[in-house]
Amino acid sequence: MLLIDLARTSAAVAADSARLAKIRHLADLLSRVEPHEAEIAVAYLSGELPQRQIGVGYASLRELPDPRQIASATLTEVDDLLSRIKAQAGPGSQAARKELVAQLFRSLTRQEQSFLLRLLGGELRQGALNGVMIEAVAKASGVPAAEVRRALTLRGWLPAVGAAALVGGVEALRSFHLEVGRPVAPMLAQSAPNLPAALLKLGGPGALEWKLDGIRVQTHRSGDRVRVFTRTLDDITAQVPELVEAALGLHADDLVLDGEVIAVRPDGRPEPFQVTAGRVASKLDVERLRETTPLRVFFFDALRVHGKDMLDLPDAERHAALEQAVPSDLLIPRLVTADPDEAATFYSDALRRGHEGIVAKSLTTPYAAGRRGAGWIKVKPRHTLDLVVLAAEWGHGRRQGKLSNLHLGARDPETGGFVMLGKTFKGLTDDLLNWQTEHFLTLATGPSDEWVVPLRPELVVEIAFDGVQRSPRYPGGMALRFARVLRYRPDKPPTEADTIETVRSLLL
DNA sequence: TTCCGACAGTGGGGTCGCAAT
DNA sequence: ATTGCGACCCCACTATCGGAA
Repeated sequence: MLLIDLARTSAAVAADSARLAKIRHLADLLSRVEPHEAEIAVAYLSGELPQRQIGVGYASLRELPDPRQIASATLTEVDDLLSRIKAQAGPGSQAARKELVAQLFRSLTRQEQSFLLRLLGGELRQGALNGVMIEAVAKASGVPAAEVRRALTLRGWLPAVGAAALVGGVEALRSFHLEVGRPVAPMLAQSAPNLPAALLKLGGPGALEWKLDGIRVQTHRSGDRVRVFTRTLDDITAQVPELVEAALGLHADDLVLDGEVIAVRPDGRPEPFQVTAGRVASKLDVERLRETTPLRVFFFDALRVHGKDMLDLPDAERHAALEQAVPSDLLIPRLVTADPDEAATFYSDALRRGHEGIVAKSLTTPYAAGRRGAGWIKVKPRHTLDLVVLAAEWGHGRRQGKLSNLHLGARDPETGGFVMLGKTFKGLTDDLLNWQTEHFLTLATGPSDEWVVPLRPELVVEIAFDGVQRSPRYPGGMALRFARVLRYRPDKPPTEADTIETVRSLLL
């Protein structure tokens, strides 16, 4: 099959807003693909590469060679070149990758170049990724979508699952099982604004667990072999020896557990997320790091214990098996209660000990791998500040032509100026985007055709955020975590905006 | 007919490792 | 030594479609 066929399909998918039409376009192409190119086609049209990453991003695609006129590149040819690009390493590798990228793009027409540029840049922008592709694979292969979904949660990689369905049908999908050593898509949580709302959403008796601000870890053990995977199914076994040892210390030797690792201080309190993330990301001299920045693991779910798969069992049964297999000092604190007061006490205790919040869990839901199911509801405290908009950036994609990303500043009473604390583009409705684009242009103090438009610091905006963290990037040495817009405060003059001291008092 | 779950899109801050400067 | 880049960790929120109620 030719790359141009995929590029045309992608354009058709982007042109139709209806999901069912997108599915039709994708299924139509998939039903024509040769078996040996099925995985490539599923990957490209869902925004993935069979190689996963190849070390090429938008920055290395800034200048491209002229396109050719006649399309002739096959999927196999493109895939081979991407593999060669990925294989480059060591001194001279950047130049070698650049030359191979140029060679690849020289062989493509304008439409193919545009498609591959978006694919490699990680922004396909055709309104279809995994979710739509699952349906398209089902349609093209004549297999129920539920079978595709089930196989995907167990395999975690749609190109492989899609190719299996297209080539081998439902029998091929049935051969996917929970396999120790191969990660499963982790279950995700929905969120609620506060504890009563979370309990209401749960609808019945539930369990509360601490929510730790660390790294999600799916731990597999078969005999004396242990593998640890992150939320995106990357293998971090080598970076977390404490966890490997903890898993080997358990008496069950055929298991898959879900949990969180955090770096802890000598007094047992959690380190800030930045410290945990740095520790887990670091691959050099792990033995030294574990002395200076030790990790602790807290398990909260069991997908398999003593060789028995538990994904489909209710939470309460999985947790009972977890308690059997894991000593209490490796378990996340948990309270089963229907009493709102007890729940509130548990929540405030978790916060007092420095944790991020709690997760409320239904006792009856199965482990919904890969889904953001209503069985888990997270609750975190929310802070707000009134800040001043210092500048705005032009948006991309569906926000093209709109001033989107806000630069936020707190008042500095010493100088009478403002100190930037970060940016946000979240929480804006389309109406608000339109209004702010128009209004900001009247406040601009610089050219409005630059990417960043500086503004007179006159508009106050109420911002919600999760916390203040240390920042090497901003002048105040602090930045807001997960900042989002709540509302504009045209009634409030910038002289009454919150001060940098107020922000500093929130930095732990 | 209305409601709501799932999905895609738009990006945020931080850290590490690696190659190039 | 410093810088640029890619990859990955954490993530919130809105708009939209289409099946469920």
